[in-house]
Amino acid sequence: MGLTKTENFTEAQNELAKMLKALAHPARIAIIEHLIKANACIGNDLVDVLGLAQPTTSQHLRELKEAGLIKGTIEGTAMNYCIDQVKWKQYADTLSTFFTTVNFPENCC
Amino acid sequence: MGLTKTENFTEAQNELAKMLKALAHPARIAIIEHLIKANACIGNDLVDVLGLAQPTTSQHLRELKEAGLIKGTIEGTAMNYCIDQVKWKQYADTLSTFFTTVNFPENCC
DNA sequence: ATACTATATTGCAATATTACGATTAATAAT
DNA sequence: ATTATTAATCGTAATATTGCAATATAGTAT
Repeated sequence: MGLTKTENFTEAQNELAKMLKALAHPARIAIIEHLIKANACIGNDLVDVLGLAQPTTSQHLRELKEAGLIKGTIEGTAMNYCIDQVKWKQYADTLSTFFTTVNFPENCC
Repeated sequence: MGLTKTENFTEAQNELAKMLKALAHPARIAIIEHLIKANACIGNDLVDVLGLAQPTTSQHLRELKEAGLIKGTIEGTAMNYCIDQVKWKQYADTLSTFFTTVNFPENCC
């Protein structure tokens, strides 16, 4: 089917899955890492950095934008993308919480 | 194409993307959360918890197992799944590093 | 107005993912 | 031995994702 049964799960579970999915591609990781290094970045640099075609790059940027992780401001004819600090911290918090609220039992396999 | 160009990216980027992908589905989040709450778990509980068919549940469990996040021991005719503590901490570390090594510039959009 | 540059969108092909019914394998119970 | 019970695997249908060529859009410069 290829279609996730979101109605079976809680809002929080769907939300977290969506967050992880937004980053679950090496190109999108590479974009984020490049933005971190560069402080800011016009989109066309990325085409070279990623080694993907321009439309593909644009598509990955859109997914990150839709996830709220990055935001872009128009700079003449170029685009100025950078990480959305607020959303980024929100991601960090949510994931940190998810990974640290585990109580490992002694008597387990 | 549907085929990721992994050769364009670093080992670390591909690895991180794969980690995130393993958890990027609400059913797999739900499985992990249930394992955390229950301490341990036989697989058939999960079919009810998730509301998905038994083969679908089994498939998600396999993906988590392949990612190394959970491990299962045979318990008679049932399966005893639990979180792999070592791998879990490794995930937590890697993600924490990724999210905290960001230096936000002042002069950005 | 025309040409140039940078990014977005569209359309499409190939592969991946999600889900389930049917079947299989392996142990447990009668 | 036969019959449950539990979980894995196979096969398949439907949808999603990835990637690119072609095109569109929008601003810049001449």
